[in-house]
Amino acid sequence: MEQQKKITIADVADALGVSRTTVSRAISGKGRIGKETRARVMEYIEAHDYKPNVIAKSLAQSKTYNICVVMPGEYDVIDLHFFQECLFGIQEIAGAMEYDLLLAICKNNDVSSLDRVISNQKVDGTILMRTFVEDAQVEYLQSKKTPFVAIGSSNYQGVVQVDHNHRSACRELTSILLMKQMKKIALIGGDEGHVVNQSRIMGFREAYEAVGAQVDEDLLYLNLENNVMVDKKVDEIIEKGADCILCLDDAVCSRVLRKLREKEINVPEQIRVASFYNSTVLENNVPSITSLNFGAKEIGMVACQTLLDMIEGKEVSPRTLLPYQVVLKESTAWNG
Amino acid sequence: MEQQKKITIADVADALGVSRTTVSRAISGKGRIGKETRARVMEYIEAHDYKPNVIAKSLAQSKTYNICVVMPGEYDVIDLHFFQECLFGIQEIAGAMEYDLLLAICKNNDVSSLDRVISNQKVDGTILMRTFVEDAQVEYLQSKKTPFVAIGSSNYQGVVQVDHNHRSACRELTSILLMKQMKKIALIGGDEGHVVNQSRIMGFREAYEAVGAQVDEDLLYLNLENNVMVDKKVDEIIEKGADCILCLDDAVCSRVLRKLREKEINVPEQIRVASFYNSTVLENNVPSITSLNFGAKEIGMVACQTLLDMIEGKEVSPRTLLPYQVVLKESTAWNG
DNA sequence: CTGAAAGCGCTTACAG
DNA sequence: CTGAAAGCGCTTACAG
Repeated sequence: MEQQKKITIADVADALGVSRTTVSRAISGKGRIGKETRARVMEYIEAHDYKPNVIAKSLAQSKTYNICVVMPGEYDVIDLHFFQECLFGIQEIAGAMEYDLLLAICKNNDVSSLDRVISNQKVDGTILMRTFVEDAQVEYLQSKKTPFVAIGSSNYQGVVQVDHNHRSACRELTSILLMKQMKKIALIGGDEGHVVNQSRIMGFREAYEAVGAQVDEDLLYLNLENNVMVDKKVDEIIEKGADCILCLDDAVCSRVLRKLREKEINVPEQIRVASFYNSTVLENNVPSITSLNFGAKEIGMVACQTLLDMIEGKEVSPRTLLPYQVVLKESTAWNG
Repeated sequence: MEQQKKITIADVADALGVSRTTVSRAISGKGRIGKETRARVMEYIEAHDYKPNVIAKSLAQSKTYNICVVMPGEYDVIDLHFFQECLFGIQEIAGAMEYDLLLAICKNNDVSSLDRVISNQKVDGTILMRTFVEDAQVEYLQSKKTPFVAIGSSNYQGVVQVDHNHRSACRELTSILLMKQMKKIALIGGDEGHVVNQSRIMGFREAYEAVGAQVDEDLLYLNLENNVMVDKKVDEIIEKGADCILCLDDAVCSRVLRKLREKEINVPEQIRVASFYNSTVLENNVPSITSLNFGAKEIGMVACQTLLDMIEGKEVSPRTLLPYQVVLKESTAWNG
């Protein structure tokens, strides 16, 4: 496999009888340059398909035109589709600005993959696709003083973040359920260590406060680590006679629905179900599931734009909250 | 955000009173160098946390230490989990060899994102995570004479490829169904344009040939473009009295199961169901679904290793086929 | 075994 | 408006 010999800035300068400086300026648009000269250069470049060597440019400018995207490295990631769409959003904006995406994978707060990328100075900035309460990635990036933005909320000082307004969304969904006269709502879900789960739980509690009601702490099933736990808790929830199961996320929701089907308990006739998220996991479910709607691609786009602004030294808002929709479907139809 | 001033090779050379050449050699291990000198350099480097600037190294060596991974860009990608695991496999091998991953997204054979990366010479090679019968990516990469390997099979000449043995796997699964005395097996699925689907269909047909039976062409439902089509075809399949539905992939299978549930047709009592793939999509299904088992992470690792070998000029085998397992579950339990 | 020097392909003060 | 020259931080023949 022989690569075709690439033409360099010197080649085009020679061919046109101008200096490399001039060619460089014609391309970058920086510095004074004659209209006509510029036109000649551009024409030649076009005709001969000259592309500046980005590596050389990087070295000269100490800029890579790469950004690092940190993906979760667990296999059982709750909503892969979210990360995918989000990645597409990031890529769309990055691509438009001639930036490329370098991937780092962060599993259980292990930053070694991220460290390689950053220490090797391969990127101009980083996007974290997920945050933790105790966040090794954030701590690492802050110690390196390299620009980054987090998708999702972070409790750390000075982290530029863009998130969906999970708290409001969950508050609103919960309020609606309460308004629909559900009396015993069980909340079920996984790791409270995820900041997003904290926000969701907060919204859930606020909805109760707003109507002056008490959350039944006995119906809170959090930090469930696996499907077996979920199954067991569903049994308990049914025994306690809850009239609605609210799921912190769709992985849990999917399992809950499976368990209910196994127990031959009908939704929504015998119990209502809703989820604080809407992934494709539940897409084909019968009945359709009441949930929230967030734009994953949109959040990626906003995060990327924010990072690029930071890289270019612009002011950015420290926290951006994106809107949501509450989508009521069959699973919470109340006929009580 | 001020980056910490990075220490360069010149700094360590000065500090140690040696030349930059020597330092470079100590690090790379290339060229003769005194043991003791080398030790001194390494010690200093360690102590002062010196990391060579990869960009400069790239420029000097015309090598980037990046590889490009091309992901599918459709939102309704059949098995996201496959691509994720596969990506993890690639990353694991790449990381171990100090390579990073640059992402390109290829939607409907649009190679513009890939073109940016390649034209800008940002990578040393490329991994295609998916192939097509008419493959713009392959054509593009071949025209650029840049090393690449395809995950999945390709009909193009000279494409280095690593794939699971879908054909054998599907042949075997089909054989077993035939042995289990299923007489009317319907095959349902999407785009025949995917090479993988062609292999699957081929395996399916071979199983029939092996027992001297005829494929019932009336029971082949291919190129279904959306869920509505799938639903309609399931109706037809039932009317025709098929005793088993074999799905080309899990997206289709998931929809088929949904439709059967809606029609209140029990699996496996009234009809058997199996899939030519096993994604997490079907994980929670009741009954559990007979399907094939492929190692997604493994294929990523092998593909990456193959590419790295190519980059380093080693001979690689033009086609690697990875093994599979047939996993029989409840959905094909035969009690006829 | 070690070093001075040229080179990778750009950018960017500085001078004109 | 344009160019000569230095510089980005490495590597690598070549010479010693």
